[in-house]
This record gives sequence, C-alpha cells and structure tokens, in this order.
Amino acid sequence: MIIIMLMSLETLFAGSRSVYLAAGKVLFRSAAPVSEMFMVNAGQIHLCRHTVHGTKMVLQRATPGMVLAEASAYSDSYHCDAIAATDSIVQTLPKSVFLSALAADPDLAATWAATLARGVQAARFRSEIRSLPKVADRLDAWLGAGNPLPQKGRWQDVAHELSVTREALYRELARRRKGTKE
Amino acid sequence: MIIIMLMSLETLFAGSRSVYLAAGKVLFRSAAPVSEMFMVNAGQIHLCRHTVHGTKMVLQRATPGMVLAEASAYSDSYHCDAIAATDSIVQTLPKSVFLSALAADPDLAATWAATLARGVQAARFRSEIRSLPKVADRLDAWLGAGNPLPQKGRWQDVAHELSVTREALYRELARRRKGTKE
DNA sequence: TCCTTCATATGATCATAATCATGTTGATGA
DNA sequence: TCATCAACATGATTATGATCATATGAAGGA
Repeated sequence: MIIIMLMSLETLFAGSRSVYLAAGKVLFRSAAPVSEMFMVNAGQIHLCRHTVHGTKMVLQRATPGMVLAEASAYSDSYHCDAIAATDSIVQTLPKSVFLSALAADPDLAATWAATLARGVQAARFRSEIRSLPKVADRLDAWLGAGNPLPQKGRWQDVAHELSVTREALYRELARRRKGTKE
Repeated sequence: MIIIMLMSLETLFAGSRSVYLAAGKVLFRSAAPVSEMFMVNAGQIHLCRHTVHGTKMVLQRATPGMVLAEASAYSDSYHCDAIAATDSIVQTLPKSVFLSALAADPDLAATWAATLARGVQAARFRSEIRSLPKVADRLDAWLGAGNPLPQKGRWQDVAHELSVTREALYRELARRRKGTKE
C-alpha cells in the first residue's frame, strides 16, 4: 500500500516551532543573517524598509498563511526589518529544512513557485493601479479586476489598497451613487 | 567521470523554437489556453489588461531574459494580452516541457523560485514607491534602494519608473542642484 | 438610556503634480 | 554649415487629491 502525502506549505510549517510576538516586537532586522523562514499564523507582520530621512516603507503586510520575506530563502541576509503590526504568532522553520523540503518534493516546489508567481502578478497589478492619477480610474481598474466592493465598514481598507485617502474614496463612491440615481 | 550540467532558465529555453514578432503583433490573447511558455530574447513584450473603458494597463514589460507571464505556468488560460512593443524575438517552450524540467531538476526549480521571489520583491517596492504622494519622496526611496541616477538622456526612464511626468522629475532634480549649490 | 467609538460623509482650503506652451541644448546627418 | 530631432528645462495655468474640520449614524458597553 502506497500512501501519497500531498504536502502544502501550511503542512510544511504546521509541525514547526511557534513564536508569539506582541505588537511592535521585532522578528528580524535588516542585515541579519537568514537562518529561519517564517509563516504567519495569526496577526500581521510588516516588512519594512527605512529611507535616510527615517521614512518607513511597508513592503509586505503578511497575514495568516503567508510566508514572510519570500526572497530571504535565496539570500544570506535580510534586506528589511520585520515587525509585528499586531499581536501575532509566527511559525518558524530552519531555512535549510525549508529549502530541502522544496528540493525533495517537486509538487511542493511547484506550489511554492505558483504562490510566488501569483504574488508577482498581484504586486504588479497594485503598482499599476497606483500609477493611475485619478481615484476614479483606480477604482475602475480594481473593480474591473473582479474585486468586489466590500460591506460598509470595510471601505477604508479599499482606500488603503488603492492608496488614496478615505475621504477621496467616499467622494468617488458618492459621485457614482449620484450618477446612477438620475 | 561525472559531468554536472547546471541548467539555467536561459539554457532551458536556448534550444527551443524562436518566433519573430513585428512591433504591434499579438503573441497571445486573454482567455486563450496556455500551451506554451515564452522567454523574451530580443525586443520588448508588453503584458496588457484592458478595463471596461478601454484603458490599457501594462502589467509587465518583458525584456530579454525575462519569462513572460510567469503565473501562466500555473493557469489553464491567460488573463492578459501579450503584444510586442517593439520588433521582438521570443523563444517558446511547451508548458508541459517547462513544468517537467522544473519537476526533474530541483536546482532549476530553485532558480525559478528565486527569480519569482525577487520579482515579488521588486514589484512590491515599485507599488510602495508609487504610493508616496511627493516626487521628492519617490526619488529618495528609489535612490535609497541603491538605484543610481542614470546619464542625461535616460532621465525620462526614471520618471516613468517613478510614475511621474518628466517635467516633475526635471524640476525635482533642479531643486536638488540648487539645494546642493549653496 | 446614555456614552463612546469608529466608519461614513461632506465642505473648505491648500499643496502639488499634470498639462500646456515654449525655449534651450546637444547630437546626428545631409 | 544648417536642419532636424529628442531630451532637458522652466513658466503659467489647471485639475485633483490631501488635509483639516465637522457632522451624522450605527454598534457595543456600562
């Protein structure tokens, strides 16, 4: 009897060590050597880079199920800081274990590559949306990509996703309601 | 004697069929089934999506060495159009061959994943840069990431990368020259 | 019920980039 | 040399979003 074990990224991290991080705690710092890979289990971890002026740029907002700083698997040291945005739990796996699991299991490697490829797609789409100068165009492009307008109470999230102020989005939505009414 | 054959993505595509595309020619259309993977050899291929209003969004500008629409390897049909921006040459490989090469060679799979991971990183960075409201901040972030200001004659490329008009970039550069002079 | 809080909503003002217009410079070729 | 072209440069004007200030409404807790 042959047991086929279909391994997903979640199951790979599932048996691993969990670490609890209070909001604001640092998981790793830029330039530190990469020895572990992290998957977010609960909460949210931000991957940040700082400019000379101290301006903070958030490059990834990792939510449950996401692997943090994917490119670190192929780098010796981190290029960003990772900080818990909320109280969080991350699961950690030695980088070497992570890489050998990928090398040993072509299906898992394909899953990983597919995840990354979709990540590239999503990030490219976000960067193109943000290059549109008008709020109306950003909203059109976002809705046109199949994203649904969420329930009231979650509109600010959309504003943030489109990188406009909530006021600007409220106004655009108001314009549309007015437009369809008459 | 053992010959170790280190396979790169380029070598994988190297022996494959080449296709010449005149500027403006369509390589594939959205919704078409994915049967081939493409690597750009010369020229530039744009991956485009169209909104309801007919606005065109360019999601990838694939230059030589880049694989086009990476995520299509894990999808049955395309979600974008691919159009030659200039006269171009692409090399094509059946998707099944591409995927089995990855499955058969863990090193190649790692190379592919590393490429994708860096693509994610780069695209995330671009989208964050474009969420900065001021030209000065975008330029700072871009220079701070280690990008050098190119020779005169290439400044427009930077303006495009930062998603600002060339005039806005010229003015910002002029401000800086003035600032450092006194 | 009342109070607090947060998301939505909208007006007023301001800052800034886009746009349009025009000029300058430098490289290339006839 | 002159014509041409493209990139750099900059001024004037306009469009648009950010910001600040409030207000409204709904949900949840004391």
